[in-house]
Amino acid sequence: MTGVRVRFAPSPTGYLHVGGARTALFNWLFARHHGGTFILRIEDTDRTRSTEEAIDQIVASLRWLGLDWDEFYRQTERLSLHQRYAEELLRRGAAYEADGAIWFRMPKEGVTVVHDLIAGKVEFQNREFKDLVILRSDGTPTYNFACVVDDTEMGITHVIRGDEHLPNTPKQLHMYWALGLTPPKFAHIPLILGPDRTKLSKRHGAVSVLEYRRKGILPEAMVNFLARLGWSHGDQEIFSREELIRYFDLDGVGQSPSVFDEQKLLWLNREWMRRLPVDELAELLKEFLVLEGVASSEEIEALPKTTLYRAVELFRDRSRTLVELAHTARMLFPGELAVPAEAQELLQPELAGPFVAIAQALERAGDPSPMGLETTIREVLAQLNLPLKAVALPMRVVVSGSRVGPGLFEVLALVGPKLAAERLHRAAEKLKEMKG
RNA sequence: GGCCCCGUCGUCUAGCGGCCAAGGAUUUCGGGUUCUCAACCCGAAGACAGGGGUUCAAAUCCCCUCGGGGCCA
Repeated sequence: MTGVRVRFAPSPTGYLHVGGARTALFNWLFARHHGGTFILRIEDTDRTRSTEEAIDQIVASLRWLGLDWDEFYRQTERLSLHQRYAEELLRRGAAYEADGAIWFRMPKEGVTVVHDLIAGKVEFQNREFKDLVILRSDGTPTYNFACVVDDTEMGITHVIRGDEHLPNTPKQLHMYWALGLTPPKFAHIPLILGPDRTKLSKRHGAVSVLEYRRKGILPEAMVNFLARLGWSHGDQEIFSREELIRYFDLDGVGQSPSVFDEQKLLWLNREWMRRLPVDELAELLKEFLVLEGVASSEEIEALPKTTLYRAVELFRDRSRTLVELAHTARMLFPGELAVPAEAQELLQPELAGPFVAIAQALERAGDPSPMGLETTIREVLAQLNLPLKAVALPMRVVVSGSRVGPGLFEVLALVGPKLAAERLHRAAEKLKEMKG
């Protein structure tokens, strides 16, 4: 255990967005890497805009990402502290009362130097500063002051936060000095931008962490992606949580802002879908089957575990999100499958006969394995004097509802000969109607 | 408007004075791949914002310009 103590300090005025999530992640990784303490501090002094729902959302988001905290605080529970520090500043002559508020005296000449762990040495001209309110007339502290008091009280050693707070830093430094305190070290991380290179916000589309969970992104992928946004470790792209903890440090953090690229997130997500243990992915798939309205809980329970696992193995390479995975799994459940428009042309009337023949063979099939079904079907095709190619794609469309997917016999085995035969019969009937 | 930050392929980035006629990843486009797709393999395209310095040598250091962003008004 080293002395490192860091905190993530969101205001509960809305959902946790990806920028905040990355700040939280960097703090968490820094703490875990150095064997330090990660603190979650809810900055809820703005009572009109803070809500309990927002706190729940933030907590749920951090839990989903697997960022656990060692200590938890709410700023509103600490108001007396802020008042005590304000009085101390008053007594030291560093603050004064005016208009019912308490003001902090900022220097008006010279320069203030911030030694930032990421930005380097940053100088501010003191003549730019004005005195600032630290305690409003209603007794509530303002942001910069509350921050200094809480960070002091919590023994924060490193303040890792977004770049937008860099201009606040000289103000906070002067408060530390006026209080006779040694300030923590500061590390300002560059912002995450939208595709238009402005600060990422709601108008860029999905920005809430929980929205990505809903879209079928895995937490492993989100953490990996967020970590690589502004931080790097040589040429490595895929990082497990353990690797991130091992390798993460502030010297790997860049100085320039980065654009949130959903394409890369999706790529990483598929990479993680391939890496996750099958049973874990299967559990998640069940959840999304229900969420997406693909199947009911009863239907899912009725499915043999081996089928579900096999489906996960076969489909996960072909899906970028859990949502896609769930929709692909549609074929496993009873019921009709819509034929996609781009596959309509494949279904020609003359296929009706072969479909019936194959369906009948499937009903009698003794060996339901992919290889067994292949033997069965090749026999039928030989009798009909048809090459596999003539029926493969149309069959796939009828049985799976898509012209793309795993090998035909894998699909048949997965769907099962009985359900596959049903679908073929129904398709054959429709084709006969077309003919007539 | 003032102050501050940033500027390598479309995007994420490696690079921290010579190993760079700039590497990886993603994206896009070709090719290979017993029915398709995916995966995989091979290949193509694609960047040091511009200009001055410093140096034997600069993507790397300094200055200016331009561009982008953030904060405060």
